[in-house]
Amino acid sequence: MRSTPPKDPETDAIEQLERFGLSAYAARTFVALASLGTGTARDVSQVSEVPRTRVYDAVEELQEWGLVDVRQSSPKEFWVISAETTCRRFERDFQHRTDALRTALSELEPVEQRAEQRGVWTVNGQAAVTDRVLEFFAAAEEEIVYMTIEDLLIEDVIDALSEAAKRGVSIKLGGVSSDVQERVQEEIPGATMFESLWVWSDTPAGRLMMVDGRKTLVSALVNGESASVTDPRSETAIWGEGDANSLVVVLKAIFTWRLDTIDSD
Amino acid sequence: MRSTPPKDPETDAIEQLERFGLSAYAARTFVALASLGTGTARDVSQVSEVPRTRVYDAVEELQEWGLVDVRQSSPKEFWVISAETTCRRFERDFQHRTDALRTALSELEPVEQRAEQRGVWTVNGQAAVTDRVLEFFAAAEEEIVYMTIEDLLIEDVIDALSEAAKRGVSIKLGGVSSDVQERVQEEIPGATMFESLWVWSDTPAGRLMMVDGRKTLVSALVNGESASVTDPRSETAIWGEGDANSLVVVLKAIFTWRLDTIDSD
DNA sequence: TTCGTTGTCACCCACTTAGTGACTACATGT
DNA sequence: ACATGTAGTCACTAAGTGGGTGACAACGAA
Repeated sequence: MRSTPPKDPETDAIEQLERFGLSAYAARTFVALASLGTGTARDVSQVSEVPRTRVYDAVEELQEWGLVDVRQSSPKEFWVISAETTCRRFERDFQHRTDALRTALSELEPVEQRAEQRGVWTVNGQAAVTDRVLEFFAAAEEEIVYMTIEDLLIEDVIDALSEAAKRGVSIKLGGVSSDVQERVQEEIPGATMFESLWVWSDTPAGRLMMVDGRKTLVSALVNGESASVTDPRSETAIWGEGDANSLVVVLKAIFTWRLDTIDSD
Repeated sequence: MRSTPPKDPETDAIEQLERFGLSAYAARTFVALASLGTGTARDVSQVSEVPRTRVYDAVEELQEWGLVDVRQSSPKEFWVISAETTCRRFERDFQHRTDALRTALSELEPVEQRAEQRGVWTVNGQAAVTDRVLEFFAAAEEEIVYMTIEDLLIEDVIDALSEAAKRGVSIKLGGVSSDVQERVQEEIPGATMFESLWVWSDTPAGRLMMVDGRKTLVSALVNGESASVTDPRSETAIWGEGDANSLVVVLKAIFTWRLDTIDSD
């Protein structure tokens, strides 16, 4: 999904550690120690580009995370826990945090049910759009119509469709090339395929989705010129819900008409 | 382990979200929207104590996380994804990150094997100490001697001991009260128990550990006066590795002598 | 004693972010 | 059309954080 630029392992590890909340110095120090196994402030400083005088701060930070132990001698020596232990520690830590978040959110959720929506909501970024699509698929009860270019028919989407199909939701898929069609037919036997009713075949097209005839989503790839499909941020979608919703009305009309036409072909 | 003060759900949720990298405003905005389901900047501002004029920034931030969609109207309206979806999203995100970290760390690990350690390393904080203990247990090959007060003989430790026992490691446990002894006997049938050779029974004692006769750890609870066991930060340990290690030599002597004495009782 | 090393501090600068207010565009009712 | 309150944008301040650098005293080995 998100294309991780394959840099050297050090930079990569440092980046990840920073995202976990470590300071840049702490992250660099950790990686240096991870390669050294054990070392003094000067060792770390030379390997990691961290100013020697700040290694001590960094180590202190790492100590608070329980990732590094210190040997009280002169010069001080620093010791890191193993890579595997580090990862497990982060995993455990994070599990706690998500659990806490889940609890807290569910405890405050005494909300009035969402009312009928009249407007149109917008989503930016391919990841977010896919997320929304998956969420809607998961809530589908009767029918899913989904049309897209192949690049956006990724694993997750197929899985979600397959899940829905198992629940007895009727699936109608459009716009996929014949080779992908075969694969889809295997995974989702009940799916109906229809030819790209892509009137706008050349436009920087994204997706067209309708669920249960009352929830619709349209996306487009902006910057049609440059690296469009490459950049995951370039997709923008709008969606709407409810029988009276304007976007729903329009898309339902289009879909119904086209699908009827195709049916009678 | 870490005692989470049970505040109201909102504060709790906000705190967690901030730890995930959201700004305070974004976190508060999200929680407000989570209770409202949908709302305008003013709605959010009133519920969340976020200045109205900054709700827009906050929403933008949330949009980049894919947590909120915007309805382009006047007034703008904001929509949040469900609590469950939010949590799953964080979990997925985090899984990717730990995977990336694990890959990066393992790729750079061409390290010279840790040399024999001569010094003594120190660890602070109960969580970190337990972590170290578990790591050493996991690496044990022949024998584990572990002595502690009951409060520090928690689930994780017992599990790790049990794991080791299954690998054929001989377990010797000391200092546990009789009621806990029963439970341990059930979980780790092969374990040998010995009476608290706690010569220093009244001292703010922590743990005493020896693995394979060549890796030892001692911990103590500082601030013996005040809330000692309550505060997880109050434990400090030192450990050492290697046959020539001074701490190892001393502890090995003590343990061997005491255990021999007990054996011959 | 001397000199290089080690550890601690203090400082600066850039950047982020919480918090506030000015100002324009807009929508509504009269 | 006008007036008034609301909505959205932008600019600004203040505080805190974190990267980066240097001063300096304590230490250790020749």
